[in-house]
Amino acid sequence: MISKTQLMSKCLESGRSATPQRMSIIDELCAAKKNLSAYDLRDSLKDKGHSFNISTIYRVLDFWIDVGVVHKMDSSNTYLVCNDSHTDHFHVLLHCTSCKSVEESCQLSAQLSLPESNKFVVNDSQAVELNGLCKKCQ
Amino acid sequence: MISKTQLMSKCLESGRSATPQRMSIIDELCAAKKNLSAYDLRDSLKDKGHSFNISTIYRVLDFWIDVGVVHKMDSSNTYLVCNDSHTDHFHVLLHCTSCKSVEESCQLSAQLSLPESNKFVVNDSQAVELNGLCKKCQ
DNA sequence: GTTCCTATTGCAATAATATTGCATTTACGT
DNA sequence: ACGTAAATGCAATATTATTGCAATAGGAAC
Repeated sequence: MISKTQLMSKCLESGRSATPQRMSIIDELCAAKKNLSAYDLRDSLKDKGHSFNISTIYRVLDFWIDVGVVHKMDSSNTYLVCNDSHTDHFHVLLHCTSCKSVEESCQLSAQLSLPESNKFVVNDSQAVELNGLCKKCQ
Repeated sequence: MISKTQLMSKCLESGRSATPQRMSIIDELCAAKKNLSAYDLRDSLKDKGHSFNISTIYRVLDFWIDVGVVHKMDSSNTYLVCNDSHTDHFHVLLHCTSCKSVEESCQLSAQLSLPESNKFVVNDSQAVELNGLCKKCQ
């Protein structure tokens, strides 16, 4: 689990500020320990007395993605705190199509052979989503 | 490029019919030679005199995904005809974040090492999306 | 080729997800 | 404290997708 200090330094490194909104929103997502949609995140923050406009939620999530702390799961439009620092390998996100949970596979780096890599340059901080069934749901 | 005959037999195999709507929609997507959103597809069909309700477009696309002929690109909410038959390897879709084009990398099978494969069972017909820059846009 | 049953489609409302432009407020270096 | 750029709030709107139900079409059995 990423610490508040680590989050702060990520902000510093990127030359942008650790605003209350940014900290509350990432705290909530960390606490959730699972992937949440932007609207879910807004609702659970509201329940705890923090009302943010949906555009703020989206902008803050984009910020954390930028900074390398959050992944967006495109297949489910949800957001997930990355529990491993973004390195030079692909992250693999195992998305259970039954219970909808997502597990980030840290130990597992995705070894994609790219023989045509000269033709296509892959962006950094890629995460690859695999759909399937988790142990519980099999 | 997949032939009309091949499309028909895919329908037969799945025990479902090759209706005019299904054939027009897949024809249009084949002709486009690129990924299109559901609404784009509806609009270009409309220009050619075929008006389909958006729900029909979505249902027909889901049908072709089911049958294994179309991939959905989650990162851009677009649909793409699969030019390789779905086999036992992962397909890799190279998505250019600059020009938005998607190239399906047939020769390239994604060799994902899954040491924990006993814990997670990956679905068939997976396609893995990689974002980056195509040769032209580099 | 009629009948019957099921699959498919049309329709239009609505849900879910995301972005926008602009006004206001906040952060933070000086 | 002050000034400026960054961040946020607001609310309208855009984009993407699903729904329930009625109408229609496909195709097997006769």
